[in-house]
Amino acid sequence: MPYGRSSRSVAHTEGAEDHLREESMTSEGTGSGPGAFRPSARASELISRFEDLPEGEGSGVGESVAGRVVARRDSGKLVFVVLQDSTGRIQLFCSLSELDPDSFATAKDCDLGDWLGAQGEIIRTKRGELSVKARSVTLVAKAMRPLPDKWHGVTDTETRYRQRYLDLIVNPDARQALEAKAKVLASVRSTLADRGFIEVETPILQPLPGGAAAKPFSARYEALDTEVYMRVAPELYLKRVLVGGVERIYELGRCFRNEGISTRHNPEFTMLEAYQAFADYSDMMELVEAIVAAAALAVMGTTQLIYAERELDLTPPWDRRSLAELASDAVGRELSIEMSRDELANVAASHGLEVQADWGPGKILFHIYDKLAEGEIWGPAFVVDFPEEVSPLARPHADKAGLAERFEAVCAGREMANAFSELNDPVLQRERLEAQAKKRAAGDEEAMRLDEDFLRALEHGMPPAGGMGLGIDRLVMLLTNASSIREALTFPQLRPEKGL
RNA sequence: GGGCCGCUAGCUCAGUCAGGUAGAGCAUCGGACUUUUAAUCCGCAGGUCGAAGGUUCGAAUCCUUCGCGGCCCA
Repeated sequence: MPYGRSSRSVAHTEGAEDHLREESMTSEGTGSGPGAFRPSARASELISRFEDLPEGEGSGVGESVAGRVVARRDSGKLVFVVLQDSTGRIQLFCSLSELDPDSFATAKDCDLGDWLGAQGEIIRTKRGELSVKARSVTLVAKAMRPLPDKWHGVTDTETRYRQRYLDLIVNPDARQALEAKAKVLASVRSTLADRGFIEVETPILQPLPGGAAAKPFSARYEALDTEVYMRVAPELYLKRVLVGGVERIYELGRCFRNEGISTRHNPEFTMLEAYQAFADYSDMMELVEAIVAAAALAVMGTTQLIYAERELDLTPPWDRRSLAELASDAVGRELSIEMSRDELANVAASHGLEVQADWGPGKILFHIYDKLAEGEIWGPAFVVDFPEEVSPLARPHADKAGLAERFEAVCAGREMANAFSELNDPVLQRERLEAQAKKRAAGDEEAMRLDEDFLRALEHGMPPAGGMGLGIDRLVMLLTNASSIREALTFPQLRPEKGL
C-alpha cells in the first residue's frame, strides 16, 4: 500500500495530500487489477501496420493494447481514451453500446495517469484517428497523483530532475536522451569488441584512489574496519590487468569525483577507459575517432551534427594541434616548454591568471592552455604534447624534452577524451608518484597518492601500451545537443529535497 | 566561492515596478452530451504565495537573513 492509508478520513485530515484521488484512498482503487495483462500489440506498430485503413472503416482485426491514459474525451455514451505505451500513442474508441457495463465504466471513470489494458477491433474513426474499438477495458494500475499539465507538460527544471518519471512521461526528449545513452554504450562495446578488446571490471571501492587528479569520496568499510574510496578512475587497476598479460581491455563504468556540480560536471559519471598493448598515443587517436564516429552513427545516423546551433563534423580524421601552439595563439606570442618558468609566469599573469609558487613551466603552460585556449576550440581536435609535469602517468615524449606522449580530444570547447602512451617504467613511475605525494603533503588535495601495490605490479613488467579515457556523458551531450550534463544523466545529483 | 534570475493551487503561469479581501487555464471533484483530437458546456472545490524575522493600520508585493533550483563566472 504505497501511502499506508487505511481510510479516507486519514487522508482528508492531511491537507497536503488533498489532491490525491479519492478512489485511490481505498485499497480497492490502488489495487492491482489483473497483474498479467499482456498486450498483443504496441501503439506505433499498429499505426504503421494500418496506415492504409480508410477513414470510418474497420479492419476486422482484433488486438489488445496497454498503456498510460494521457487524454480522455468523454461525450456521454462515447468516450475516447488515448493510451501511451513505450512506442507511442493509440486511441481507444469506447462506446456504451459495444462494451459491457464494467468496461465502459472503467473507460469513463479513468483518470489521466492510470494504466489501462483494452482489447478490440482496429478501426479508423470518421475523423481519421486509428483506434482500438474496445470490446473490453481493464484498469491495470491506478494513478493516485495527477499527471503534469497535458499541454504545457513539466518545464520546471528541478521537478524534471527530481521526478524524472514525470519528465519521461510527458517530454519525448527525456526518453530520447535515455535511448541515446543506451545506443552509445552498445556502440562503444561493439566498436571495441570488433577490435579484440575485452570488457573487464575493476574495483569501485578502492583502498587508495588513483589514476586521476581529483578528490575522492570516502566511505567506512565496517567489516574491515577501514576507510575505502570510490574510484576517481579505473586506470591503475586496468594497468594491473595489462601487467597480467591481457593485451586489449576496457572498462565502461561509473567514476566518482568529489567536486562541484556544474553544467559539465556531475559527481558520478560514466567513463570509458581502454588499454591496448603494443600501441601508443597515436593509435589511441585513431581509436577515439572510431569510437566517437561509430557512436554518432548509432545515435544520429550521421557524423555531422549541430551542437549549440553550430555545425560539428565528427568524421575522422580530426585536426591535431599542439598544446604549446594553441596556448601561443591564445596569448598572441610564441610559447614553448623550453621557456623559463618566470617568463611563462609573467605571460600568465599578464592575462590575469594566477600562478602558484610551486608550479613549474609545464604546469603554467598547461594552465594558459586550459584557461585561455581550450574553451575556444570547436573541434573536434586532438590537442597533443602535454607537458610532462601535468602528466604523471604518461610516457615522456620520444623526442621532445619536457613533454609527454599525451593528448586530449576537445569538442565544443570541452575535453571529451584524454589519452597517452602509458608510462611503463616502474622506476620513473615511482619518482613521479613520490613527487605527487610530496605535493599532496604540501596541501594539494588533487595530487595523486603513492600506491605501492600499483608500483609492485609495474615492477613485474607492463607491456608498452596506449590508453585512453572518454567521458560518455559528455559524448551523449554532444549527440543529443544537450547544454547540461544533467540532461545526459537520468538522475543528476541534487541536494536532498526537504519536507518530503 | 562570486554575480544574475527564479520559487504563487497537482501542472503551466498572471499578480511584485506603484503595499489594500490571492487569480486564470489545464488536471481533480459533481453534472450534460454516441465520432472526439488541448473536445465542448454548466457547477464545486483546491493556497504555509520557498522559510524565518523586520517595516507598516495593513505584506505574495518593501527590507534582512536563510533554503532550494537555474544560468554565467572562478
